[in-house]
Amino acid sequence: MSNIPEICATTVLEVVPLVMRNIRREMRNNRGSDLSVPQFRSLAYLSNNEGTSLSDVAEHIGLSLPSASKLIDGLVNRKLVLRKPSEDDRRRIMLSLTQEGQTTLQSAVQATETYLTRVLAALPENECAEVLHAMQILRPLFASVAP
Amino acid sequence: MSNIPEICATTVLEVVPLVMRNIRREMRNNRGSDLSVPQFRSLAYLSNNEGTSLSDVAEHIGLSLPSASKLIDGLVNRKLVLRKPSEDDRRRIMLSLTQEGQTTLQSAVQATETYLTRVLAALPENECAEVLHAMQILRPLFASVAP
DNA sequence: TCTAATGATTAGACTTGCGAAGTATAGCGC
DNA sequence: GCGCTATACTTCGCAAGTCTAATCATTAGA
Repeated sequence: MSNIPEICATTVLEVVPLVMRNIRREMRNNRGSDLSVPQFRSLAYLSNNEGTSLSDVAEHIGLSLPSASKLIDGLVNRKLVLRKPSEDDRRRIMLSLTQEGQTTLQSAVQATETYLTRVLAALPENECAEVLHAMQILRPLFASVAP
Repeated sequence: MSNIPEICATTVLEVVPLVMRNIRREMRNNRGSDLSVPQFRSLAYLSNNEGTSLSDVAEHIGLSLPSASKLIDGLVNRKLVLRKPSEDDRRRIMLSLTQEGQTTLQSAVQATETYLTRVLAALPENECAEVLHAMQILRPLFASVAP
């Protein structure tokens, strides 16, 4: 097992909220696609999983069922997402993006790309790659940790 | 400037909230030092900047003055932080950790170290180092971006 | 001294999360 | 077929955390 330096905890607890905060602001300030981070994640997930159920979304983005329901409420009210009762099991609802949902998602992705590109541009190429690689490493690591 | 791959935005927007969420839960579940992330950050900052002012803390952890005031309220009520009006300018307050604040911070740092060590233990040593290095890279990058 | 600026707090609203309880549908044992 | 349990989702009420606007106390400057 690796020897984690003492500085680790405080660094992580400083950097992660910092990045989170900047991302949040960036998504909020985005004209035409003002989204919260969970809203963005819902749209992104739905775009790859057309017709999935609410509980599926909730589990994927790590929210309780009530929270996810309210979250989707907001997106439906903004006409970004369509709720449709499933035909073979009418307890289920099938969620999908509207046309406007698609374009809003596109716009948000684009804006975030632009933002990250701008920020990461300050790095030499190898460090930039290292950061992105670290993200790839972290994803399964933290996704799999038990609640 | 580096060429940021298209996958970047969605990855970052998935990984960062994920890590954030896990950290938050870890700090909350910590018996004896149940702290929110901003609470932790305040304590950590105060431990290195004894006697600093409220506005200083607010700026450092990226909160509005009222939010920071309420945050410190909570810590004062729990007797982790001491509020003392400055003598040369009585509008200012000087903030400092109590003895209990010190030990609570210590305990929280320790618990987070343990948690991160446990999670990162799944990685080969070089990847672990890479992740930690990426954190170091990101800190100044996101700290300096204008609000 | 009066006024403007500064540091902090209070008040009120909003968002976003949760748990508990409620509703509607499905499935199963008899 | 009837009734019980399980499942999918919604509603309700609460708590935490954030902001803006208004306020208070103190200081600095004209």
